[in-house]
Amino acid sequence: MTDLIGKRTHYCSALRESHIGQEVVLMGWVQHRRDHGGVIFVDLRDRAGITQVVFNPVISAAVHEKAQEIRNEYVIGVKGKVAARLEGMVNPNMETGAIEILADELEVFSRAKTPAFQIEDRVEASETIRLQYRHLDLRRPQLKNNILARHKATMAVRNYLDANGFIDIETPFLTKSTPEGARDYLVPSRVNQGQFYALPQSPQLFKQLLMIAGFDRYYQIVKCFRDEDLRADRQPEFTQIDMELSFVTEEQIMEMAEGMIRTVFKTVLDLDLDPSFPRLTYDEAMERFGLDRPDLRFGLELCNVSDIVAKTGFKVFASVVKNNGLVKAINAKGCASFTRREIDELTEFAAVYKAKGLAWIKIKEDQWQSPIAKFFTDDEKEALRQRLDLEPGDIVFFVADQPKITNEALGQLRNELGRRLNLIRDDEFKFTWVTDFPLMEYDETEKRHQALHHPFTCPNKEDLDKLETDTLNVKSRAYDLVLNGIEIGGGSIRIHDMDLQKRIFKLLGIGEAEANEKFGFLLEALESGAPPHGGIAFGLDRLIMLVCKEDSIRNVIAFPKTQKATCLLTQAPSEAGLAQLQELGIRISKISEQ
RNA sequence: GGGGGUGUAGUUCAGUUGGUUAGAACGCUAGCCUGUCACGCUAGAGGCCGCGAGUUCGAGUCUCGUCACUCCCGCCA
Repeated sequence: MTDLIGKRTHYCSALRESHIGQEVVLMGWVQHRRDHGGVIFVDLRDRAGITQVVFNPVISAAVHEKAQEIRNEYVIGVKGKVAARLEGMVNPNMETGAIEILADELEVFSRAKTPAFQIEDRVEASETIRLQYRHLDLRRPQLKNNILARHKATMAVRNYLDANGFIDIETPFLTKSTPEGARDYLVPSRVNQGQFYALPQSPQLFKQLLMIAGFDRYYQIVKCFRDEDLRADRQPEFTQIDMELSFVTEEQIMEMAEGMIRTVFKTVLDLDLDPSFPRLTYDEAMERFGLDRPDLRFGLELCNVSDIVAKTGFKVFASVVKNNGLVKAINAKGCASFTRREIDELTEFAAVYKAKGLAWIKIKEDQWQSPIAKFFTDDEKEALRQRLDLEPGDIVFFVADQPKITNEALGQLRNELGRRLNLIRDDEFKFTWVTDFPLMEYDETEKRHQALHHPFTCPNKEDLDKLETDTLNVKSRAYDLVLNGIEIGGGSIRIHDMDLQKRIFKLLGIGEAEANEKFGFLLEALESGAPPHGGIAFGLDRLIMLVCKEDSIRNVIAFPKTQKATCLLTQAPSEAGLAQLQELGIRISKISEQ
């Protein structure tokens, strides 16, 4: 009798009072069944929304009888007339709450066992269960909406970049290992036994080659792979919006990227962002916020007090300054009421970032309450009062250590204070560019220079002379885009001159032989007519995470992995069969426990 | 590699100083109910207390180990 397949007329979000009287066919999953004995209500759900279906024996006794067997998550098709809800029965909480479908046909396409958890936002199943039944989890409005937002965002990106002359070009996944940076995922080669491809950490070199090939503007929304330990905002495979342009300045690249981000927010959230994102140099970001990814949604800026305490009686501070360290402070306005316990918690927090201690002073009406106040002279106190704008009711925190530790610990403490004091509005989006990064830093453990960005980043023109002589003070033409304290994108002008590229390799301790072996193809290309070029890559997952106000990228990825990089749905990774291993010429040696 | 948190019914959780029969809510099953929309009422089923050792007369509870999930440090241009 019933054969509804292929006859769907609407999604479950579509029907309104204007459709009353129309005959419609809906398909979907049973969100909920309410059996009143005489009449049965079913909330029918599809990707778009929910519509109430009524099975009334007055309309069709047979269909009402058939509806008895319906259970949650059954997949059904329903034909019927759109009707107005009865007087006083309108549900204002539903998009389609003014109408209902009076079913005169019902087809059960699939029965379903009771789901492991209920398909509702208010039911919080553990992440283990959710990942194990991801197909069910994805039915929940929260995840479904995140995935739909992600689609809208990538479409906005594609349209924007296409309109601006960018060409979508695919680059290989089976490629060559590049030693700089993260650990590679390796793929064994069957036809070349003992040899391995690496999955790309980013299409960096390929997009540079595409510029040299003359494509001028390239983009790709592309998976990248890094075999490193995971975090809430890090997955072993993640997606980048990757782009590269020829014959442009960093200004033009940043402008282009800003336009793209603005389009994404307009498309997904209907939000108009500030006309121009603020700029901070790396040095300024470190000075004021302690981190190269400052959260600009609140104040609490860091303040350098090294000069004031250089000769103080508090030996910890004085000796740090003497040893080229840094003493910085944050004035938490009006927080002198912090308890001993809260201060201890903050001290513990700072210790995570290697701060050896967290000094503090509570500013009272008549005195400074603090374990260290007694060491300061009146002049020092007055200087601190002015520098930090100290007023009664304030508490000020100090970290004294080598610059790297002072900045990191106090910068993280600033974020923690922002959270604790509820200074962060979660509907705000505060962007900032960070520019003028150092080109290189010194790796103490490996005793050599390392590229802060990557080895293909162009140094600032005016610093070229001191490349070898004053390496650590050379700035680069790199830029990061930071949103609410999270790095969402980064890029640079690249080196298009082979001689300069060779100089950089040399500084990084990459010998000529090694450079030729690993990057020979790039050097060769640089000799073949390389245009000046640069680009940027955005972490799509992180961007969508922020757009969707999630705190884990797992909630914006359809099938994410656990912290141990496993997939609870498919049980990947798993052991390979002997025959497969033999074909690959691989033997597994398990290290036995002692 | 290291530190913290969690693990008890299908799900989310409670579980007293170690004590005899491990509870609640939601979900599920059955029955009743013609206007619900977190429907209602009645009854019922459902437990390897993550796993393994140990201490003890006795362990969900204490100890050790282990596994899984998670947050963080290291790591991640």
